[in-house]
Amino acid sequence: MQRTDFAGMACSIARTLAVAGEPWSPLILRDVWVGTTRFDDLQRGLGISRKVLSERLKWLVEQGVLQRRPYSEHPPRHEYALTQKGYELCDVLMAIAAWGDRWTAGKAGPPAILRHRACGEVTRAEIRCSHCGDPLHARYVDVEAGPGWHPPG
Amino acid sequence: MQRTDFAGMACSIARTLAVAGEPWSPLILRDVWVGTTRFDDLQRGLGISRKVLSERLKWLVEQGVLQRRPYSEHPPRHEYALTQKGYELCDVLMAIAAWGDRWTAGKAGPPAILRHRACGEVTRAEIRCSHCGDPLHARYVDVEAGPGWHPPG
DNA sequence: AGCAATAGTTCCTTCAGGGAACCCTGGGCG
DNA sequence: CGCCCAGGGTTCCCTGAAGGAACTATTGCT
Repeated sequence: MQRTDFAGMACSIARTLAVAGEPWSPLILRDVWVGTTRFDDLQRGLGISRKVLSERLKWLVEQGVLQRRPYSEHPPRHEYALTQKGYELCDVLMAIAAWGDRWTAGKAGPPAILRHRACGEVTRAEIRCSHCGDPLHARYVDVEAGPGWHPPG
Repeated sequence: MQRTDFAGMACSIARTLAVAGEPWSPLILRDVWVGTTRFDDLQRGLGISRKVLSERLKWLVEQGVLQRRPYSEHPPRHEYALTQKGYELCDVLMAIAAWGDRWTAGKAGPPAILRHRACGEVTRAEIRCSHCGDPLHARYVDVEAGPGWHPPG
């Protein structure tokens, strides 16, 4: 949780950040997505403090982005898995990674590449207009008040 | 800047967060995008502390996401504007907002709607495969090591 | 009994965010 | 000329979150 209440803002960006914008949360989701689902593996892989990892996992489960489920009864052991809500957040992570590949990878090239199982090809997340299907650029988009808009404060 | 060095990680998500993942940075970019370009307006609109706003703006300019430019010589006054790198980051913000609209807006509906100037219609950012053009879901994507991959540490 | 693995919790220190006050430059105006 | 105002920050202190290491608890293996 940030110091400031992002969740109450009339902005879907702020509200998304309230769910998964704290430091580490996106990287935790990334690791769970690619198959690191257990506490110790996450902690070692990320180099995050156990305390913060514990807090984040609890929060992400509360928010319905992850689910905690047993993979063994004796001894009781748990792992974390993405929900539908969480998978759709990972879609956004792919768009974030595409920006990072383009602007931060340098000449070494991207650290990871994505392969679309449906077409079998290496892919990159492209942001497109839901209406006409053309690439959607912020520069050519107008923002208008929506039904859920309310003044700040 | 976070406590941990996200910039050095072999992950384009972490590197993107190192540029614009600190608290407030995405909201600052959003405001600049929709036309709030001056220090005082940003500070009032966001309710952010002037100190943090000052730090973030400096950092975002250093990172080449924003540019600081004069809009008056006498008296000297400045405003902030998106660079190409910054506009492309706003493309990602549209994808983040789409997730927030879907999962956090509730029945009040989205606080803001986007209109694509090219087609004139209300739009939503969709994430699609750069190869086949179909919607791209994290669930159906495989992650492989890329040329810039290196082990952590 | 002793050791290891998993999944946390607790404690302490340090550093970044919040908030308010202050500073500096250059008009506008009486 | 002297005063006030707006814009764009910087400085200060306080609190709360991140880092890190140590500790706990349960079960299984040998």
